[in-house]
Amino acid sequence: MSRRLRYNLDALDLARSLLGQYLVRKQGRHRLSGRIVEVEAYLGPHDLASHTAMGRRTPRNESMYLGAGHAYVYLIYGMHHCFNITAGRPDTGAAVLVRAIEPVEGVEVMRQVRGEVRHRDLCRGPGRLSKALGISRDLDGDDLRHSQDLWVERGDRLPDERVICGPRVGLGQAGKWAEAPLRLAIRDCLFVSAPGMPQIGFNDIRTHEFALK
DNA sequence: TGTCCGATTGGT
DNA sequence: CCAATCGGACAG
Repeated sequence: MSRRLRYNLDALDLARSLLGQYLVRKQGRHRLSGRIVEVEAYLGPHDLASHTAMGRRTPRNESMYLGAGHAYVYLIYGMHHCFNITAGRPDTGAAVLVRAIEPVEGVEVMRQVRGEVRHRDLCRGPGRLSKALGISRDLDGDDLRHSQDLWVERGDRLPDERVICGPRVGLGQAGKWAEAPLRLAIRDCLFVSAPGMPQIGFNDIRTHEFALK
């Protein structure tokens, strides 16, 4: 079995290092997996776009406080699941939303669950990838470092030139937290979810970083 | 208990 | 562009 990932990083660094790694789901006999191509960092209580904004702590987001390497899965719009990986130390309230993967293993199973869609759309978007991999609330809080159901395996680390950044999706337009370039994706990747990804390099957002503390 | 809404998606 | 669909957050 491949080496597993180091999770104990702040959300932005974890987001960066997750790109190019492989999300693996074991479902009975089937092994489903995909290369992570798009993520979003949610930094913690000071990040007003985070579910943990202002230190909010509720039954839904409880697992965001578990500390690095846990699953945070929640239901959105009453019908889709979003899958996050927690970051940082326990009680940090930080996580990385996995927004898209490039299907690798178990594509037939994914197709069966997702219906007749283009290959590139199979896992393109947080709700779609959750459905394709059979991720729902019952995985919420699972420890990905030891789980037999869901984990991340190491792929090659992407060079910075392959990483682009932009504002996170679906947060409206008001405020610096909606604008902050905390969405990371692989440049020119067909499996990235929404269009409108600006061509801002990862190194360039380091200048923004001071404003996010 | 009542009201409002969303880190989305798929079909007009 | 808009409806689907419902658990959870929050006000009262």
